[in-house]
Amino acid sequence: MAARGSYAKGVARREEILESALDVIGRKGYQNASLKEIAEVVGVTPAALLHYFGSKEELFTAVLRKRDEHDGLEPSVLDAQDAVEGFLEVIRHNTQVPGLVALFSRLSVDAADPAHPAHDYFLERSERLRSTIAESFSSEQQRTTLDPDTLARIIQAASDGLQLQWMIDPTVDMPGIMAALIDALQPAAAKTTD
Amino acid sequence: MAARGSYAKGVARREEILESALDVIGRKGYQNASLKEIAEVVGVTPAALLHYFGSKEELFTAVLRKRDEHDGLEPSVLDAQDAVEGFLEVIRHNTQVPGLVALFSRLSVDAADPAHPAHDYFLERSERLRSTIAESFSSEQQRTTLDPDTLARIIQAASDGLQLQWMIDPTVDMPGIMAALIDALQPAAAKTTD
DNA sequence: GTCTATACTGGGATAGAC
DNA sequence: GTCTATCCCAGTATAGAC
Repeated sequence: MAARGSYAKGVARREEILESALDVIGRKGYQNASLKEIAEVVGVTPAALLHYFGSKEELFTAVLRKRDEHDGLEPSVLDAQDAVEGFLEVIRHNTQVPGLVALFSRLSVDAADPAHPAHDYFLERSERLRSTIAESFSSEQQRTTLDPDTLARIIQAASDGLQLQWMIDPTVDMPGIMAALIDALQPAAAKTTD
Repeated sequence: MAARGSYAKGVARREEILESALDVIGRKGYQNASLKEIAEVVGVTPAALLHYFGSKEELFTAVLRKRDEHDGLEPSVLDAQDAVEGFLEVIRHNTQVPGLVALFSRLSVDAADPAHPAHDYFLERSERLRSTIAESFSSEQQRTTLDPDTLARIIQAASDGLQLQWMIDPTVDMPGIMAALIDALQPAAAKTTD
């Protein structure tokens, strides 16, 4: 049903646009990443971008989706022997890509509007993330007084909130503070390998 | 040095603009709150707004500053018998003013740019807030394994992050989850009135 | 000091030519 | 299917009227 001759070029262009968008965001920050500038990197006009993605917001939503694919949270968290360590690894990695963190935070706010193209994306992603957290963490530490969903919401909230603090003051130690929180949430025993 | 006759009108206008900005943000959301629309509510031209505030971003920063004055965090937290209860009360109150929460969150992100007029505002406000938290909470619960500053950063992060979750899904119980977090962070004893 | 009129820039989006 | 030409609206800077 797909992949008829002329589709190939379009698919390639699409990828190229997403890469370029990421590039520009990384260099100039999200706020100054205009369609014009991204289009220049690709070598086309702004309208060409809107031909593939309906709007600027949809384009940036696609960037986030792509990020979730190739360096996504879920795999890292799940594949790691230690779920907590995998989660911290993701946070450490985010330190290296400030542009993406800014994009993510910005869209988190804008997507509050149900009409925003990223609204559903955030709803679904958050729920997936939280159920992953709830499963992973509860198996490690049964002793917490918090029910799994509340625990998951807290971890997610702290993680998102720390990103805000870190963006304004990059000296903030995101991984360290998250580790301290998780540690503090484990009342008694640490690791019983039983 | 101030308050010569003709100042009165200007001061009043300034207040009027801030009120109108809040009004428009509340009704149309932050993203769609244009200078034009705010100006129309006041009954002037957009240029008039820029006469009082240098730019749109400065105007919105002023809105936040005004909020901090008359329904600010610090007094509530400090005056309350129970510091934790005062803090939760503020969060409960925020549930009633979604426009302000959206504005705050949006500027939190935009202010990451050191050139943004709200950059210093957030740096200072955050530090003040955290030292308040650090003092209040440590006096109540000495037993936590967390040092006061880390504890304060966590509380602040969780609070900000919960707002993001709540904006996308208003059924999220911000006060309840924050209470659960604070409770979980108190390992053993609850309140020793000693 | 307060403000309108006006014009300029740059953004995202649309219609329609290739 | 691709992109140029165009449009509209945002925020802003300036000049000068009250």
